[in-house]
Amino acid sequence: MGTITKALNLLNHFSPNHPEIGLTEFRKLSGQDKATVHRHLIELAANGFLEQNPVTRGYRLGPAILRLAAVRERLFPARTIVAPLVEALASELGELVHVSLREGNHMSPLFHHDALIHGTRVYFDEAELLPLHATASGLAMLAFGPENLLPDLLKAPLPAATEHTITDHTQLRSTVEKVREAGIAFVDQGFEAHVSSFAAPLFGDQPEAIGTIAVALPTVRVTDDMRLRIKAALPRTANEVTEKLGGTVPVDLRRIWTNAA
Amino acid sequence: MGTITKALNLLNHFSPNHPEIGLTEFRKLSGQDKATVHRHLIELAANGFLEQNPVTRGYRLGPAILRLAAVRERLFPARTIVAPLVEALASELGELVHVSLREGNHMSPLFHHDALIHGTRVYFDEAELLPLHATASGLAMLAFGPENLLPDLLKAPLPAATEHTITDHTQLRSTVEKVREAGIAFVDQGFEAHVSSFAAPLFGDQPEAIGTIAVALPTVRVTDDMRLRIKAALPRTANEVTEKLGGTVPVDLRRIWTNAA
DNA sequence: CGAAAACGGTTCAAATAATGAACCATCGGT
DNA sequence: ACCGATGGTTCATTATTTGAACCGTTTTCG
Repeated sequence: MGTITKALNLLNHFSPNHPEIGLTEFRKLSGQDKATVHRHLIELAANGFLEQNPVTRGYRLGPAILRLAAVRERLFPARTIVAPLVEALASELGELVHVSLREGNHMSPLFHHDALIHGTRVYFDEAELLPLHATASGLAMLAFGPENLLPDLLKAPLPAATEHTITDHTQLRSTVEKVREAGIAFVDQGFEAHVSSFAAPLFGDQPEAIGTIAVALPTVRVTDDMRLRIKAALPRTANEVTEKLGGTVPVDLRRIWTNAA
Repeated sequence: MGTITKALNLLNHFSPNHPEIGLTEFRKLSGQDKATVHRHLIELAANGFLEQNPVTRGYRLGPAILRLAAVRERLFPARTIVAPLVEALASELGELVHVSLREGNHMSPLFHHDALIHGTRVYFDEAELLPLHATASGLAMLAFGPENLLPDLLKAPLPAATEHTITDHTQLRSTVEKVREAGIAFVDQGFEAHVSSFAAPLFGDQPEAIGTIAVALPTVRVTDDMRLRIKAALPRTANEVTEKLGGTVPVDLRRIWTNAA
């Protein structure tokens, strides 16, 4: 692992619940030496990726990130485009919907919305990277994303997030194959206990998926009726999002989606 | 300059006009060896800070930035809070208004809005870092920001952006002193020819400025009347922004602002 | 109240990772 | 088929990163 990766990984420890992190805590979280962590923090701060709270001496995300995000969003206004469609689907289904983009061997949340009509709700952390093999989003990406994604992922052992997580290589391969045939991914408590999720791929101008749209809901609410509603709504919305992003759904997948409907 | 800084600086070459950059161009822009640049690009991409266009092989900003920006914005929703106030001031004055945060020895644009009511308009690039000594925003930060900011800046020679840029150390010191007394900064064509700007500081819970709000307009439109309108409106809005951000304007500056009004 | 643990930060020899000149591959234009 | 330009790779050399030990403050707790 290079120095750059080590430094950037420090940034991944931030989350909405944990917006400020001190030196010692960083040392624990990253497992690196204190001096190393400190120099990395200093350098990240010097570039505006972090800033230090002068009172607590803790570090938090800095303004450079917002500046770059504005550039990225202007180039490719995914968040802006996706937001209303996600909100509409969340309201229609009454459940949490999120859109995520692939970031290496993980899915990176871009936007999410929870209809909040039920007493129990799914916890979703926009800062947390989702593993490919344990989530519906991930399976959809493995099935319709870059060809070498699955082989690359299988080079390392698959960590189990829950006791339902698929960790067997052969089983993962066949599950991904099923997702390819179905045009939609389903995972039952693979990432968090009592949570199930469904996902469909999103495309840019290339015929390989760049992201996914997913519904996550408590397993107890996955009724036959809900299953049907999701299977109808998710491909429809995925197609809509793809088109609004200026992308194209590959013809064979489009055929699967229309036949299923 | 450490490896991390070199890598992060690559990201600063992106702008709305220049959203995708190839290897050779990066080499020219950064002045580093091709192999070095390439390894840095690969590592940034592996962490989701960049992604590669598979067709052109060019690099563009990646999804990790959006993910982190969402965390930062949730922690400190500056953009969201600031936007309506900037828009209101821009409409009131009929000119371009921007809010910027300090990022090391530069100001980093957070949000800007142009009223667009005039035929000529100021060009403003949200991705471009503003030098402290050449812009009104920068002077306001030097005057009301961290104490050691001005001494630190004076350790290096001051580059001239235009022929009006202050490059003399003594002159900069006295100019900053005047800004402290006036409570507001004014720069005439210090950064771009034919553009003048006014700026006032913004505060968090500490009594040192964290950002600035500024008006930038063609020098020809800086009439006595406009000057008065800006001098009244800018401190008022700066105070409002600071309060909405949960910060406090130091009492001595508040006195200057109210006396001037 | 005082000792001690915890935390942020720094130092410098040792070790590892970054560097860059040269090289290779591929593409588009002529 | 050639040439130039671009993206990408290699490997010995070099320079930067590394981390155990150390220091000064602040906070905790008996």
